[in-house]
Amino acid sequence: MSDEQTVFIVDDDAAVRESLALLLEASGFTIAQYETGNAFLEALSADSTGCLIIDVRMPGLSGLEVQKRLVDRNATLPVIIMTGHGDLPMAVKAMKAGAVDFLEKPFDLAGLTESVTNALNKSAENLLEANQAAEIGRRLARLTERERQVLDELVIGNLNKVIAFNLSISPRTVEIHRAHAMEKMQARNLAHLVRLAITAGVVPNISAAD
Amino acid sequence: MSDEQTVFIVDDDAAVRESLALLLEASGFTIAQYETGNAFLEALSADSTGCLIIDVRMPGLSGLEVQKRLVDRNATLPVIIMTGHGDLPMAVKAMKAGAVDFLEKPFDLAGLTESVTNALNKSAENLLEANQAAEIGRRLARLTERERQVLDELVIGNLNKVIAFNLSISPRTVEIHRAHAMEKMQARNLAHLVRLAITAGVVPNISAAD
DNA sequence: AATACGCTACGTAGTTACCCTCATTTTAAA
DNA sequence: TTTAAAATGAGGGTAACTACGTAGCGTATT
Repeated sequence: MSDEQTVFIVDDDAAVRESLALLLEASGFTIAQYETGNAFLEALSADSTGCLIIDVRMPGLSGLEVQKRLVDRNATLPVIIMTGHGDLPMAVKAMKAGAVDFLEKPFDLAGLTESVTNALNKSAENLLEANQAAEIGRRLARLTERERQVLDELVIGNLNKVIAFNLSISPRTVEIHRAHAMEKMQARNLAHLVRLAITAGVVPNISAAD
Repeated sequence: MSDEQTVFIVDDDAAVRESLALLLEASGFTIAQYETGNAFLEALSADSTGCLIIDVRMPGLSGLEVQKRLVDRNATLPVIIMTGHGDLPMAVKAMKAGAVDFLEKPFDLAGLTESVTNALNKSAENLLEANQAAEIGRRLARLTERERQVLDELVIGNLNKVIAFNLSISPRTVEIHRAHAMEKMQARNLAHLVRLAITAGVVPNISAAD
């Protein structure tokens, strides 16, 4: 996992790619260019970080379709959509689908670098959160069935003996699973465990409910 | 706090307002019309629910400005922006500012009712969450200084004696504040308390950190 | 001025809950 | 058959909850 962020440029028009690349490289960004959405998607690895600048209208996959593929793939790469002529419905669609910004050709340098900088910042944030969630997910995955059941009951706040009753096992056994779960989750205490569980989405956190 | 959702329509053009209102009323929506952003903002009460359909270009406050006022006011009303002629930069700006949708005049009925329905659903969700958060906030507000300090330490997972040391009071006193905090927060147990605290934003929930 | 109330603070004592060590049995997978 | 997970028990120590009392301090009410 490198810290290096790349600006991925996808456009079927080589002239557009080149001029974009030149502008951005001059501003110190690292660039990768692709002619088609497919070429980009194939080249993209799971640990790529940065942002994507992509044309909406292209032969093959459209920008919107590529964006959709990224979402399906669980990639958190921020997407900047390019469009030649103000195409409002498409812009709205792209924004709803999570595009972080929109560029109208021809673009001005100031707006471009600002957009890219914002996107890269967002990418860095995403990466942090994703890493956190992934790490907690890995720990969760190491729990056995029973340990996981006990964890679920713990974050609800059930006592050992209640958990024992619910799972039809002895309180002693619950203690053991509990200790194992705490160890595997690397939770320092119950409060910490609950926070980890919420971050991992194990429980819906909203709960004033009586 | 009524369950009734209202579609607020703001446009300086009476003809547009009327036709929109007719269309939407025919579909069973409750409508309120305003000629200017200011008139709408003044009429809007804190417990109004529904959505706002507003023109971008108007004398006085623009749609974007009204949107901004809503955000400043902490109103969670979903905003649908209307525009006469595909104005891309404005659309992007509005979406970034949190508009849920975009309508191009002239609008077709199908798209319109769908947009409004989505916006109203979102409004209902927002309301639920806002109510939850507000309720927890009210409980938090009833805590005394000390109780709040103890709560902060509790959600970190500190033991009573550690809390006692940190606050330079006796463990016995911590116990008392702890009990009061639990009672005022209506927390059934420590796990519940931690979840309430996270929902209220007392602690950053992300925390695999060692 | 007197009284009441709430917040803070502390102690003792009994009870429950939790955690750990030592030790054993069953079961299912490798 | 070896190994890992699961299950359980006895016993002891620590932490937490509850109940009952004491006490100073500031504010509001009478």
